[in-house]
Parts: sequence; structure tokens; C-alpha cells
Amino acid sequence: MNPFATHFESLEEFADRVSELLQCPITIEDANHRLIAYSGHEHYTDPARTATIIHRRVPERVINSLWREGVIPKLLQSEEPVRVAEISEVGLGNRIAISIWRNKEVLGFIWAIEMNEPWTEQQLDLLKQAAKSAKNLLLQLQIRKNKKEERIQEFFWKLLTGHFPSPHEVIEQCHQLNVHVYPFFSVGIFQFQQHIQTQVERQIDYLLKTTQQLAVPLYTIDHQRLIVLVAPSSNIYGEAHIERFFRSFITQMKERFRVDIMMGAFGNVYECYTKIAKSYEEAQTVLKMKRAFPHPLANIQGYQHLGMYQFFDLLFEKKRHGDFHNVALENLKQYDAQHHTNLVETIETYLDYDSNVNETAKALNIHPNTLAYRLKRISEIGNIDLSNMSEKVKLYIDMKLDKYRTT
Amino acid sequence: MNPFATHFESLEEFADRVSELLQCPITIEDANHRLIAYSGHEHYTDPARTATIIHRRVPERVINSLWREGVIPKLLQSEEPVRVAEISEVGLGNRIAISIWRNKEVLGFIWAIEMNEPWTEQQLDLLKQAAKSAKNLLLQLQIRKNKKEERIQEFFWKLLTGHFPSPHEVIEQCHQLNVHVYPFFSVGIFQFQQHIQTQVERQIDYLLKTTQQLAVPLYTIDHQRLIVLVAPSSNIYGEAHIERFFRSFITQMKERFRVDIMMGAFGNVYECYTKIAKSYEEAQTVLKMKRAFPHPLANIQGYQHLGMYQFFDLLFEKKRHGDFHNVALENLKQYDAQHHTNLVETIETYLDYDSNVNETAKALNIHPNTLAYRLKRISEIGNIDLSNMSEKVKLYIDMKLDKYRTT
DNA sequence: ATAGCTTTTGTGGAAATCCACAAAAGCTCG
DNA sequence: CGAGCTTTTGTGGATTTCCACAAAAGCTAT
Repeated sequence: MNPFATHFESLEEFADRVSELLQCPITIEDANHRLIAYSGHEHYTDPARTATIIHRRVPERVINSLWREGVIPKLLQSEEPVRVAEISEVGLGNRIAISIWRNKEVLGFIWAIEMNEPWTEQQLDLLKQAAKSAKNLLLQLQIRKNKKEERIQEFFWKLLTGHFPSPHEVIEQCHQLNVHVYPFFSVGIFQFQQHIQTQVERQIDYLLKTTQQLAVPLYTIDHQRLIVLVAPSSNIYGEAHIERFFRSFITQMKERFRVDIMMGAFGNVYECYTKIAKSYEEAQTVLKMKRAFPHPLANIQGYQHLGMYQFFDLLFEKKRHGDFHNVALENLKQYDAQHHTNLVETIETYLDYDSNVNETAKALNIHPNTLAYRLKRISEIGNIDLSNMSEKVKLYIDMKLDKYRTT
Repeated sequence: MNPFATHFESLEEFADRVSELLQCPITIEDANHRLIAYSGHEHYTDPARTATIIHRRVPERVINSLWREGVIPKLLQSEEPVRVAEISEVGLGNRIAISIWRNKEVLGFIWAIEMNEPWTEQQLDLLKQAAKSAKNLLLQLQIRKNKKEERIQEFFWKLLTGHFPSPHEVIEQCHQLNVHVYPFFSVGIFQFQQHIQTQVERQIDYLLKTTQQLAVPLYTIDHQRLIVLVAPSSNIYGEAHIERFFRSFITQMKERFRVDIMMGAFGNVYECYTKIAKSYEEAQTVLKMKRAFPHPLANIQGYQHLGMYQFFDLLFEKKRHGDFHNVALENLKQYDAQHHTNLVETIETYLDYDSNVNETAKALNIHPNTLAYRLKRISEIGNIDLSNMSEKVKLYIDMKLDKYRTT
């Protein structure tokens, strides 16, 4: 006989019933570790549970330790209860956890605190039955969510394409759709190795929902790309926060789910919501440039750190139009071709290494004096003053533009 | 009784007659020291005269010494004969010269070689009469020239505005107008302090016609600007030749005629005649940038050496559109405002001096260690890697663009 | 092949840079 | 005012750069 066969008004009522039967505190989470319901009886409660209830989500530190300990992978693999030993550094007491399944998908988890005595087989069976019964209750939530999700997706695309002329409209829409409005934001893109499958979509959703490094009020998936709206908590260090989040997202996708992300990119941080489209464009520019200049931009994600590559699209357009042919560079190329020398490579490397003689010589495998000699020749043949920033800049950009052409 | 009252078939005939009467070699030049006629009698001839006859113009070295010795200024001031002592380093023997006048304008010169004996008063009078008679003969030449000149002016403006789609048409027109076609060319502009008066026009014409540093097949005057088509003799060192010519033109205008030229500028050297319009635009860009950045571009005249300023128009357009606001720079500005520091000035000067610590410190009147400290702070506050060329370039350009805005 | 060029590598010394550390001066805020 | 911060200047030493000069190696054209 199933003790949960009765009708429950709410999930809270269900949680209380489970707690009553098992004589311990119960917490129910969705697949993304957001709090769905918890029992209210007066029992001992560990700090991790208290924090979860207060913030309506499991703290990220706790989630991370659970992954590290292998608990969550186990929960995602089987329908059996999992015993979790105390993890005192995150305030987690002894626990019993079980996943809630529908078909092959995990809808959520039930967490029980293991009080003084170890659980009996009977108690574990009871928990399994509870997990089965929770399924239907969770499904109802799910359906309500999905409908809303679709409308939110549409809204996000409108934002990305600059559909809203005034910020008021955006904020109004946010309120209607129950999307939290943050003071600062940026648009980011993750480029995946492959088309993003449904399973990966769930894993993305999981990571985005569980992270607490910054808020991700909106995201969408488009072929091989994941587009996110991120809201760092501070304006001044926003860039750095997003940067860190992007790196951890990429490593977590890899380590936890074995999903490779080729690269991430994000635009500037803005305050006005009409600038979402601009931030999105900037993120796209970063991706484009990273593809064209993989080596120098390997560690760049933010538009701010794109440096001079920010305006390469513009310059390249002009160059294709036949403008700025650089006589100095042409002379150097010609000299290289006629004398089998490497003057262009030399000056490019030299500038890549910020005019540092030692490093450049090392990179080119030549003696520093050889480098000095070549630089002298370069300034002669190209008629360039290598101690003039403006000329150096022009030459550097022209060389890089040449490479861009070939992409 | 005037011995030159008869009709002369040609200027040569006239020159011979003068030579006969004075018993010495006679050379007649126009106002720009081009050979118009010379006597053919067998007399002693100094090397300067020989060279003049062979090249159909007075060698530039000779003209320059005549200016230096004050001969030409004297000729341009009075109608009296001028005695010229030997200038052996340019092969010029003892001479008597006189200018040919119409109203207040000098049309040309008559040169006589003073043979063994000094001239008598009678001989000098004869020369004065010859100069008077030469006037009418020269005037006829002048009128024929002026008509052609107008059509050439129109042609040049068509070239500057890109009116001809194919080079063949250009070359055909050149042949029709008797304009020499050169293999390489560039368009240059001189910006004068004031509107160019008729008198200055003649002085310009004089300098352009007498120079032999490079060919100036076409030129025109437009308000405060003189626009020239220059044809350097070599392609490889074309830039340098034009550069030198521009400098000497400016100093000569100043020294000889007390006319101030604010600046000169010229575009790239091209081979195809349809690119005249482009070279002209480039020259205009140089002028524009020199106006906006007088200090760093004080010594720049050629478009090739504009360096990064070549594309500032383009970038500024984009910037005005609201793109690339540089968070690093904004942070630095804010810090400067709040703490009464000079970080922006510091980094700008540092980059102006090509990252040279000593020079920068000297320019800013601070201790090198102070500079080092400030640079550390700059990289912290702006979150900039100052050993990354691309970031430096971006920052430098953004700072200079900021200055461009205020122009 | 060899003379005459360019290019590479080496040596050594003066100058500049970088770095760590510390004293002093200046500014801000309770 | 004075504690605590930032900023400036100073000292000294390891490292790097710059420069001049020279030997050696490589290329090219006669």
C-alpha cells in the first residue's frame, strides 16, 4: 500500500507528509537544485539546508562538493537512494538523497537528513516510493514552466535583434514574464564543437541555473551556440566576474558532462537595456576575431580585451576597397621574396612581443644582435621609424590585416 | 635712333642682332629662367651658358647662387642693367643682366657675357634699349601660352575630381595639351597663410618652373591652397624626393618672397593616372590630420608617414556612432578626476615616446620610478596589459580619437 | 672560383630598464 | 590632529638594451 496515494494540495504538504513518515527533515529540489518544497517540522537542520531554504537554491559551494564527491553523478545514473557522508566544510550533515525520474530524465531530488541512527531498509523503500509519487507533482510544475519558457525565448531574441526602441518597454516585458531586471548586463556566446543536443541542453540549463557567480536571467540555444544574458553583481569588476564565470562554465561542461566548448565570448557591460543588441554584436565580433586570430586571442573572451581587433572589420572593409596599401610593408615583402630573408616575419614577431628584443630573438631562434641588425635593415628598406608609435601601429595593423584577408 | 626698331622674324634673329651690336654672347630667358633665344655667334661662352642652352633652362644650382648673391632680387626690382661678378663654383663668368618689363611685371631677362673689357655707358644703354624692344616679342609668346593654360587648368581639375575613368583618355588629353606624361606621380597641396594673390601666383609659378628636383607637370591655385601634380624621377625613392622638394619649396617661398606656407602634404605615389583623385584625397587627409594633430604630425608631409592617422576619419565616424567606448580609459579618466592624478596624460605621453621610460619621465618632469609606479597603477586601474601590443594600440588610438573629437 | 656584397654571431662596455625596498611627502576622513 | 592610505623620490643591484666593431658565414654575379 502506497502511503502517498492520496491527493496533495501542494508540494509543501507532500514534503511534510514524507518528513512525518521518515521522522527527518525533507527538502525537494528541481533538477537544477532550486528549492521546490521543504518540510516544516521541527527537526535538527544542518547549515547547508538552512542556506538552501533561505536562498531558495542550493549554494554553489555545496553543489560543487557534491559533484566532487561523485554524489550527483550517482544520482543522475540510478533511481536508488544514495547515502551522502558528512561534508563538514560546506556544512552538510549526513544525508540520504534520491532522484525523481520521468522516463529517462531527472526532474528533481529529494533530500533527507539522516538523523542519529542509520536508516533501515524500510525507510529507504519509503523514500523510493516518495520519489515515485513526487514525479507527478513535479510534472505539473514543468508544464506551466514550459509555456512561459517559450514566450521568454521569443522575448530574448527580440532583445538580441534590437527590437525594442526604449528601455521602458523592455522592463515592462520583463515584469510581465517574471524575468528579473538587473542593473548591468552583457551578452555572451559559447561556441560548441557540435550541434547542441537535447541532452546537452539540459546540462547547460543545469549549469546556468546552479551557478551563483552571476545571474543568467535569459539564455537561448542556436545551432552550435549558446547565447546568454549575464548580469554581474558589480559594475567595476563586471568584466572580471564574467571572465571567471565563462572559464568555469567551459571547464565544468567538460569535466562534468564531457562536452567540449570551443570558445566563449562576451560583449561590453551596459546599463541600458536597449544596448543588448550592441553587446550581442560585440560578442559576435569577438568570436569572429578569435576565429581569424586564434593564437593571439586564445585567452581573450571580453570585447574590452579585443584591443585593436575591435575595429578590424571596419578597416578590412576599407582595405578591400583598395585603400591603405603600405609602401613600407610592400618593400619589405619584395625584399624578402628577392633575398630569401624574413624581414616581415621578424618585424611582426618583434611587435607581437611588444618590441622586446630578448623575447623576440628567442621566439625566432636568432641571436639578439641578428635581430638588431634586421631591425636596422627593416627601418632602412621600409623607410620606417621604429621608434614612432604611430608608424609602428600602422605597420602592425597592416600586417595583421594581411593575415585577416587570408581567412 | 633705336637700332632695334626693325621687324624681327624670330627671337633668335633679335638675339643675334643684340649680340652683334654688343660684341658678346646674348641669352634671353623668360621670367622662369627658361631659355627663349640665344645668339649663335662664335664668342667665348662660360659653362653656365652652355648648360643653359643644352637643357633649355638655367640650371637650378645657377639660379640658386644668383638668388644667394642678390642678383635676381635686384633684377626684379629695377629696370637697370645689373653687373654680375664671376661665380666660379657654378661656372658663371662675368655677366651683365637686365630684366624685360611690361607694366609692373617682369617678362624675362637678357644676359650678356662681359668679355675682356668692362662695358662702357654706351653699351649699357644699348642693352636697355634691347630690353625695351624685347618686350613686344615676349608678349606674343605670353598670349599664346595663356590660352593653353586655361584649358590645362580645367583638365587638371577633372583629374583631381576623378573625372576620367580610364588611363588612356588621360594620356590622350595630355598629348593634346602637350602635357608631359610621367611614369609616377603624386598630388600635393600647399596650405598658405592667406589667400593667394596674383603676385604670389607669379612667384609660385617661378619656383615651380625653375625647380629641377622633380617635374611639376600640372598645378593649380584654389583659395589658400596650391595643388600640384609632382612626378619624381624614381619610384623607390619617390617619397623622399617629394619630401625634399616640399621642404625646399616652402623655405624658398619664405626666404625669397617672404610668403609663409603653413604646411605641405602629398598623397601616395601611383603609376596609374586614374589614381590622381585618390592621391589628392590622401593629400587632403594629411592636411586634415595635421590640423587636428599639429604636434605629432609637424614633420609629416607624405600620406605614407601619416601612420595610424590614415584611418582616423573612419574610426572617428564609428566612434561618434557610439561604438568602442574604452572602459579602461574611462576608468583612468574617472580616477584622475577623483584623485587629481595624471594617469591619462602619463600613459599618453608614455606611448607618444614609444614606451621609453627615460624620455617620458623627462617630458613629464618626474622621476623614472614615479613613472614606473604610475604605469603599474594604470595597468591595475585600467585592467590593461601594457606589454600587449594590441591593447596598447587600442588605448593609444582611443586617446588620440578623444583629442580628435575636440577639434 | 673569387671578389664583393649581405647576413649572422660574437665581444665588451656604456646606458637604460627593471625590481625590491624604504623613506618622505601628500591627501582624506573620522 | 593623526592614522592610514596613495604618491613621489631615492638607492642599489641584477638584467637588458644599445652600440661599435669585427670575424665568420652565406649569396651572387662575373
